[in-house]
Amino acid sequence: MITSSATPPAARTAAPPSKRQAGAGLLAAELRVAIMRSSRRLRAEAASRDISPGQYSVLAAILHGPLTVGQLAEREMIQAPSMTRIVNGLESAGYVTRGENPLDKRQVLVQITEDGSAILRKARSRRTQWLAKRVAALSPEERETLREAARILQEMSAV
Amino acid sequence: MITSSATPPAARTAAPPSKRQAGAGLLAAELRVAIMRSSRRLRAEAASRDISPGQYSVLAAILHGPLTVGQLAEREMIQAPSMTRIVNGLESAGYVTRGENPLDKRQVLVQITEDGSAILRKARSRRTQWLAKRVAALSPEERETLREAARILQEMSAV
DNA sequence: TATTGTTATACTCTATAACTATA
DNA sequence: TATAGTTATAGAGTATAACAATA
Repeated sequence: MITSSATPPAARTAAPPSKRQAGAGLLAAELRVAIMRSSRRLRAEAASRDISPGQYSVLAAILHGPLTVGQLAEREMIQAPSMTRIVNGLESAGYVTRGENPLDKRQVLVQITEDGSAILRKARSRRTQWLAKRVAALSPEERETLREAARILQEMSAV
Repeated sequence: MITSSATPPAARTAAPPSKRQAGAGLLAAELRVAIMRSSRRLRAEAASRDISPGQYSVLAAILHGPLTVGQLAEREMIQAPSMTRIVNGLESAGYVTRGENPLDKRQVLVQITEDGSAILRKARSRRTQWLAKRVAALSPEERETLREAARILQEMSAV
């Protein structure tokens, strides 16, 4: 891996915009690979037979209160028909119920059930398990680095 | 997947060495959210009309030398027929060529073309662009944290 | 007339099973 | 017989378009 920050980017063009910019570009490339690879691994390790990734996201979203189909679709960045499909699956499994909004009868409020909460907790602990094992094997300094990195990444993704 | 974005601030300061295991579990949960959210954002921002994610991976894999269909399938963790499909798409677009292995005529060596290299470079810079902009806006300390975190994540995913 | 959600239909990417051509 | 790759077919998960109910 090319991680040595001491090495000047001589291989690049003779007049880079600035040393800071070039370093940021290199870091971005490394970081992208690290994030995409980790996410792929996490997704694979977390694979659950209980619920699909899409169903998981929906349950997590409505854990602290019901949302409409439209709100869920927007949140998951998918179209309404796709969300209807996901909700159908969750409803027939007994993990959510459809309710009416008395103030606007066009809307459908998707609410989590007790079974839904239980399956979410189960899936969540499974998803974290693989990572927790590896995190526990790190040094305290490495853990602190990851803790800080998690915060930075959250802020970057939120923008 | 949208857990409470309001991470309890108390949890960060109240992580004494005595609760090392519990801290690792909490960190794992935070880290998972950060990684999955970042990867989703990266995927969305990098979306290219030129080539699909699967095609991108294949081009990147054979950039420094041809590989067989079987090797590519194993590398991408998909079945051979799926890889045949991806290679078909790349071949008809002129981004790869199929070659024979003289030592074993059953095998098909997938080799990248000049056009394939060009489209890969283009897609790669696009994929990094969004992240590079945000990385450039960070402080030098934050960048160093991410650099170190990228290294740790790579090692964790490699195991 | 506009909006919310559903149904109908199609596309993409994946898988398994059966086939071919080599080994 | 076994292996590498392809073809045939099916199953998720997504999308757009058309529709019903409500605002």
